[in-house]
Amino acid sequence: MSTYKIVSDATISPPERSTYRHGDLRRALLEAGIQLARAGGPDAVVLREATRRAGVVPNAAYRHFASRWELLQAVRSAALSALARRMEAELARVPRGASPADAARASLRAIGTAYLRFAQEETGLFHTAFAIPDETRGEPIPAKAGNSGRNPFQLLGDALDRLVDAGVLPPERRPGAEYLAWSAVRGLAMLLTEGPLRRLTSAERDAIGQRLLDMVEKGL
Amino acid sequence: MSTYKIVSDATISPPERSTYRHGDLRRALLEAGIQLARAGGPDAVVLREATRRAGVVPNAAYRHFASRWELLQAVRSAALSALARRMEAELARVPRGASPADAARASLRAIGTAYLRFAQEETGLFHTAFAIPDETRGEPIPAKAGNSGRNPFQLLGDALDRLVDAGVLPPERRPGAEYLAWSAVRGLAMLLTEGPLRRLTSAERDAIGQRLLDMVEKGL
DNA sequence: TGTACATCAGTGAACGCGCGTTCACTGATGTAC
DNA sequence: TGTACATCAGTGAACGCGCGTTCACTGATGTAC
Repeated sequence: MSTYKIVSDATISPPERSTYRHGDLRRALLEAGIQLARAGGPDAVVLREATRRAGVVPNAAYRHFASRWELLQAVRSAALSALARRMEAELARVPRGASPADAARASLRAIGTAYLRFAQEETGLFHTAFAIPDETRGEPIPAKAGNSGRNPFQLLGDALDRLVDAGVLPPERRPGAEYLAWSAVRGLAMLLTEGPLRRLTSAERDAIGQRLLDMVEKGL
Repeated sequence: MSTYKIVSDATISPPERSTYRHGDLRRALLEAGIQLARAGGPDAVVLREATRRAGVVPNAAYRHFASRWELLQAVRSAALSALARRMEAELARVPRGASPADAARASLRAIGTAYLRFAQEETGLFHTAFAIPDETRGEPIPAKAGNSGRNPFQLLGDALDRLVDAGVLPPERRPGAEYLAWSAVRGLAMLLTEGPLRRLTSAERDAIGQRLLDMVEKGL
């Protein structure tokens, strides 16, 4: 059930290794897991395949992860980090000279834009980050942060706070606003990646993304 | 990976049957498939389990469905129908005496409310309806309609058309508006069913749902 | 500087699981004469 | 009204698959003396 792009396996790093010890198997497994998630989403993060790519026997993984689930959580964490970093990069492009109100609005847009781009450019990682993999089995994992130390959801909250500080968003509308904004962008990401908007050109995608962000800005 | 409610299997209809012929196996398989989807989402629609519940040998299913995929599509179709019917029921409650503008607004709200309720009350069916199951293998299936003969997406379109007719929504904003509204409601449904809003009380859920619909109405 | 030994990363083999699907079949039905 | 036969729904047995995980092991490393 891989809904994502099929990637040729021909270029997969061969399991060449001369030493008995691998050296950095945990990292290798994690990286393999990330590649799998990138290409096929959470279901594609398969323990045995990760060990194959690391050039190691299947059960070797258990020296570094207690179960498949733990590997998946590590991958998920990495995906969230990657998204946070994209958001930070987009935030860094907000022009300095603007008024507080404009700057705040631009920040919110930057968050939304980064989110939508990430969903489209890294669809597999995106779905891995936000598909909840059987939560009953473990505590909620602290969402991994970007360079600023803030996770994607916190970055959104920060942007909304700036809107309030700049007088653009009435304070009484602030509580819970992240969920409204998040919903809009999350839903569009679904439509764009696995829904009816899948076949749009990238210009059309950008256009509808900006319209959606307009709606959020006006409607919040 | 069933993220949904676990349902006791004790009450499952036993495979009692005296005749060699089943009589209505196709229907029985479909119904079993719907129950499976209801309880566990699309991944839970497992051919062998459906035949078990129908009291029949696994390969008997192939007299009625060419593959698991076809059964899944049939289930998906039924799920879309169920949603359409909920929307129609909610639309029927829109007060008659209101002005065209108010009636149009209420129609859009009815659509959104029905969608969000369906997502929460029939989470498994909801996810089955909107998870695209490997589209590469078949043509898009015409989304099954409700009693009015219109599918959920068309019902949303109708509501938006009424907004335009009533002068509430400027005509130039009409094209593509269904995707914006759909996104918002789709995203919130994700947050409510498998995201951070999962643990909210039903009053809180309703409240945030209505806020989201406010945002859409204002922002469109 | 050299040796004994504990540590523990990776191996080898195997497990049980449940799945979708194929094959050649058997048995009840309903239609043609 | 009775019988022959075609149809085809459901059976029985088996397939290959890949998965996560467990067990007892072996071999390289690095530390203590």
